[in-house]
Amino acid sequence: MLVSDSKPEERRAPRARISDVAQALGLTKATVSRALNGYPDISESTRARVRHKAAELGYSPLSHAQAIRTGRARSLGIVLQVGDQDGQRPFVADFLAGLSSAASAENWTLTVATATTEEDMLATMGRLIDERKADGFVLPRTKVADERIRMLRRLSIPFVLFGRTGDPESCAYFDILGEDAMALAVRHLHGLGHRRIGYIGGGDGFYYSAVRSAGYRAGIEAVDLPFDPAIVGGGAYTVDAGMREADRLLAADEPPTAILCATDMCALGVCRRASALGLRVGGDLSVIGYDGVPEGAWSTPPLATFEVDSRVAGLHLANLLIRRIRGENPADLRETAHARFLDRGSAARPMMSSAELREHVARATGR
Amino acid sequence: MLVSDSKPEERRAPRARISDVAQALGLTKATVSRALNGYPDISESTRARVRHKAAELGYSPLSHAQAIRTGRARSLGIVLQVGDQDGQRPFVADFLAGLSSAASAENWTLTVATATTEEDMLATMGRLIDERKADGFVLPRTKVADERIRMLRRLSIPFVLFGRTGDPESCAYFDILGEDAMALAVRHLHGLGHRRIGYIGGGDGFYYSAVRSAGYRAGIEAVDLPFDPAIVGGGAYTVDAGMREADRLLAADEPPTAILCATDMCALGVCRRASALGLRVGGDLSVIGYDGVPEGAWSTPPLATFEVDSRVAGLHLANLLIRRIRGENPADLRETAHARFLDRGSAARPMMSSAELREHVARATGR
DNA sequence: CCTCTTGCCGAAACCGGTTTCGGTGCTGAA
DNA sequence: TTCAGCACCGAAACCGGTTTCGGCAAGAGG
Repeated sequence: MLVSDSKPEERRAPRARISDVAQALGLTKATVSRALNGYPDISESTRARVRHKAAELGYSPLSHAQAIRTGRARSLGIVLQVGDQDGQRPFVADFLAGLSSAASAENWTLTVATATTEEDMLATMGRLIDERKADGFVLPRTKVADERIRMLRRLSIPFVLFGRTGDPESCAYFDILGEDAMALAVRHLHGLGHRRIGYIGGGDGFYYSAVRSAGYRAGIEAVDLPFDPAIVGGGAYTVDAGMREADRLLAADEPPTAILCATDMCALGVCRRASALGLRVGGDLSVIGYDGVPEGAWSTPPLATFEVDSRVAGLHLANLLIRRIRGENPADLRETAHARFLDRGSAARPMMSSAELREHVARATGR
Repeated sequence: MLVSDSKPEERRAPRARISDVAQALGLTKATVSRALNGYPDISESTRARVRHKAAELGYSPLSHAQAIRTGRARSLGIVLQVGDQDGQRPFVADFLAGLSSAASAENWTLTVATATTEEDMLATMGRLIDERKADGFVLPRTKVADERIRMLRRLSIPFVLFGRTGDPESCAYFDILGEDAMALAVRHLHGLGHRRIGYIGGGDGFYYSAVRSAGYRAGIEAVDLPFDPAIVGGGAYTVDAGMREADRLLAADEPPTAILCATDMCALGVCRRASALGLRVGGDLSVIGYDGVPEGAWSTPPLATFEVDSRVAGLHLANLLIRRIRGENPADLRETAHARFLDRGSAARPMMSSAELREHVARATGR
């Protein structure tokens, strides 16, 4: 059953095993194991000797061998949702880089799987748990009511959220404060002179949608503008949906001179539709998105947006998850950060009043 | 040392172990193991009974437990290079999806790590090998002379290339035939009426650069155009480099009316520079790229390019690698596919002659 | 001086598999 | 009839760790 097409002369030095360390010190492997794992019934002097010798021999325990007894493989799990049209994909590499480098630093590894549907995701996670391939999970794209959280809670498997959720009980998380970004965006547009600022929300059910929407609302109130449902849309995280919602908002009696979007893909759809209607984006209509997708830098004009540092997010999440797996209290494992505003051409002073805009749109749509 | 914040009433059913299967059949676990692993000294009838009972109990071996004896963990390794400005990142998610789903189908898993430099990558792979976290590797972005291949060969660790390499001896691979794409692009441009077709190559040392460059050359010869070094550039896989090379090619005595690029990022740089010079891309100057990056769809006009199906590539590579690890001959594990041409606005009939173009550029650059 | 802790470590079982070795029972040839 | 040979399976060692249990010696307390 063994494949052996190796040239015999080329053989790497065999790994040091725990018994090698034990023998070199005249101890038993039991003592070495306990010394390295911080058991209290080992004297500090022997512990130091063991540590030193282990380093000298380049010994580190084989995670499989540990896992067979402990059930833990020093591995972080993540299941990526793929196949749907959300703008999160470009960041996956950076995100994984963050996770991976933080994991490597602690001598952990990263086990990655993908799923297309929610059931698929649950099944895949179940498989990884069952096979003990992952000791805990990073959960991106959290929902207000998230089945993954329910499942992991039930099985008491550690996890950490990239985002927040409706019932944060027992949840560790790292999140970017999208509410602050949206509020800042409203203030920015207001500062530019906009008085009709519309909003288009993101995917239904996702927690980020709820917070960004709340941030818009808080921003509107902060600058003393009325909240008008006629210029507020939602459920749009694709270009097509953005175009559709743009049509709806621009058809309002008092259309917005600026539209804030919960996602860049939606914002790009708004830009495209506005251009098609003969509106100059970043003049007749201002648009701000969120995510910092690379496409935004190539649309005309470039899209103002909020950039998220996915690598840093991955770093934080991996560290949080490792600490969670080691038993720390989830309430102590919560961190947040801010997105960085990229002030680009699509957001500028209004060059049309809402009334003029309405006229223009009416003419352009032939109504 | 054990964390136990689990509610005791919620306990998942324990996994079936090999001894459960053995006991249920009145056999020893040795027999069960050999039966499931295809040893010849087990009668077909017993083998069938074992298989059936294993399925009934939902038994499958724990890969760690196997790994401790066999050294193999049923895990595919991949180390992604991050941090440099290449346009491959958007596809990472799809690529991983392909790898992951093919691996899952065989009950394998995917261990992902990242590295920033080449030494970092070699060290990371070494760590994964040493820790037996990966039984083999997928190597993307292969170079003509690839250190990773040298290392894995020396250690006789199985691997499979996404791409090809200078010395394919003992290499299994999957690759997209970039040479065919480039040749097709030349023919396409020639068919549109272009007679001065320039070319800008990709990153030095990468094998894809060599094949795409050869494809351009073959295409040029096929349509009976002269190869002119004055309108051929190279080493450009970023926007900035694309802009720089565009300047150089357009400053030629007989500038190209169409520029073919080995990468989309380079092509986008060419487009940007051309626009800055007052040239209408997809009219005064045609541009074709390669990769199918999402940014291309948002530039003005949208970039004609070749799309690569990363998910399918991942599927093939995972299957090839698994077969390689199982001992199949690398020479039998070589597959190729074609990129799909996306005919978009940046490539069109020439609206200026080379001479006119030269005049225009001279005026625009003030020379 | 004797017992009782306490600190520290060794012996051995254990985790869940794989693999070596040896021993049946049966068949076929001498 | 006997014995070699083969097909098939059990017993036990093994992989590289962790954990339980118990034992020894030194120090504390009476």
